[in-house]
Amino acid sequence: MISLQLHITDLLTKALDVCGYDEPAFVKASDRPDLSDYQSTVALSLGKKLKTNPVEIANKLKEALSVSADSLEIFVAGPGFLNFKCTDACLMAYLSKGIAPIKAAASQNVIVDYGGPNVAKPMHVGHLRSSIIGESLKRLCRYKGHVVLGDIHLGDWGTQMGMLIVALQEKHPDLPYFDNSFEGAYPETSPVTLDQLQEIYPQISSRCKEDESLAEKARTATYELQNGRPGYRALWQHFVCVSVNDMKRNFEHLNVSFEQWFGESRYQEAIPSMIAAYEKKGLVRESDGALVIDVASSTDKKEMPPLILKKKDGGFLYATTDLATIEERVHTFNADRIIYVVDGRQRLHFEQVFRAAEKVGHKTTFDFIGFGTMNGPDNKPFKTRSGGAMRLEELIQMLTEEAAVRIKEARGDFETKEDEARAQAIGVAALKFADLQHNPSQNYQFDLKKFMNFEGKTGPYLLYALVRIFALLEKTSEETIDFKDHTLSLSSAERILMLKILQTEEVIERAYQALSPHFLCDFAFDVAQVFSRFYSAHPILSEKDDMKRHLRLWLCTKTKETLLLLLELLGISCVNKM
RNA sequence: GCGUCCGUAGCUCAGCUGGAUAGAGCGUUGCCCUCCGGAGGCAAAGGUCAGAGGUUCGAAUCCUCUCGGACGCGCCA
Repeated sequence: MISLQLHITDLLTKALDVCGYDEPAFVKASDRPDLSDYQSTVALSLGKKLKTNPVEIANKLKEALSVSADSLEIFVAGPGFLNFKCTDACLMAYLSKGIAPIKAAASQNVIVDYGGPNVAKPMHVGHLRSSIIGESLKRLCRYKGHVVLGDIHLGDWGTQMGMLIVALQEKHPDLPYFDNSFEGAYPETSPVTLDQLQEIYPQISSRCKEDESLAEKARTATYELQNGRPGYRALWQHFVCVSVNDMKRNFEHLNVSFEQWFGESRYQEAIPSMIAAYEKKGLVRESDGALVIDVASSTDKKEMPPLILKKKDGGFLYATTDLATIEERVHTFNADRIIYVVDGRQRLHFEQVFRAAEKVGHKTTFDFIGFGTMNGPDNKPFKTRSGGAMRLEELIQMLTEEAAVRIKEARGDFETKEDEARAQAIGVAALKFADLQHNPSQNYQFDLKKFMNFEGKTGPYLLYALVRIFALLEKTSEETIDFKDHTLSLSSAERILMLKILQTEEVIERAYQALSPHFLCDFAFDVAQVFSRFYSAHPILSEKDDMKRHLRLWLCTKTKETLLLLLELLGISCVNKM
């Protein structure tokens, strides 16, 4: 769909040029739909700059515009607003052009780093935000014409691995993994299930906090694992494997997928040579026994601690791994841009990493999408009654059951297999939409009741609008005709729906610029709502006037295309029946 | 102490380079199925945009301060 906004912006840019004004044309959908469809405030800002009456400027621009803009009515209003009203024919002509993405000027190689679950830990509601937001950003960037890879960046390295090894050794000391003289092939199946791992981990973790000698054992095991002790390596492989299988199932439910299932472990080998290279370039200094890169700048208002590359005991940290990850992404994928979707509390850490990356000479653009914490109804970080985080699977199950109840209520029957799948899609739509509609950077309240709500501004509301359209289109075999050249006069509901749909590209652009899917949610809801009003205001299939009936069916098709696109970008699947 | 984010309707949240009359959902109250799916539509009530100054023709939006909340600040991830 060619953007109407872009078209008007072009016209205005030319008019500004003709009048000799040096000012970017700024056009947006009108705040006063009673007065106009689109508006611009350029005359106001120009008036300020040139100290002339904005109304005068607006009138000059209107004059210049009227030469080219024959399908637009232009008014000057108030202190100098330029108001644009499109003719009905103009709306139909634009809508008939169909959907086509407005691509970014240059295609880039982009990596979206999101998800980031840890091996051996269950996936809980805390993983929702990163996964869902990241998935949507990935789709948005792709839509804009970039080459995009999603990388899960697994937490598969660190002392928690040593802890698990120690804990398992306590339980099953006879396993061959612990026998250093063992030379045979290790078993192919894992000695532990994921459930067992998830049970062991919190126990050993809290015991290590209290028992220093146990913690020491875990550190030793970690050290040996990292230095390649074969039994530990084999065991670790099992841990990773059972965890990844579970994650894949969880992510599949959420309609989230990754091109790269790389973990922190992948980059460890490259770290020593990376540090050596940095040392050679003179970017590194020693501080209190540790090796650091200074990242502070003279313009900093705040304290900026140096990034620690190597601890005084010789170990590496998270930041080191992150730098090595950037190295690889730049060298193997030529990454132009890396988008991190992680907990907002890591802001400072990533700022250090980005500065260090810049200092070592990477030209990559970095974006930090730090999301806020998920709070309970008490506005404290969300916990279940037993004190833990709610399992993702459990949450999805609850929502699926709720949706199934609704289907039975609404339709009276339940096609077991198909409706099971539909119920899950509806439940997940509710979940994802409830999350994605919030500005990513802010904290938000996790309210189970709100997620269970399928009415109002929710995912199911969007699906419902689509299902109504599907049902309509299924009942007719009429060809949809093209309204490009028609001069039919539109009802208010029809007109509002058209204008809304025509805003799609500008909203997507805004969401992309801000890397904020919540703009898409807001808009998708708007479209569905405006459609629902149109739907209840007019008969469609039963309309006797052929022209009107065709027009309305055509609008249904356009609404369908728009909603499907938005859901696709949000990563929400739709259903054909509810 | 320094820094980051935030404070908008009873609740949860939008509000796009400063613009016209600050929006939505939930909740509350009332209405709408002889008509295509009522998970819907219509309407009402509900606001000192935390507070105080400032910049501006114009501020929820920009600046300063105060109050209130969340978070971060060298060898954890």
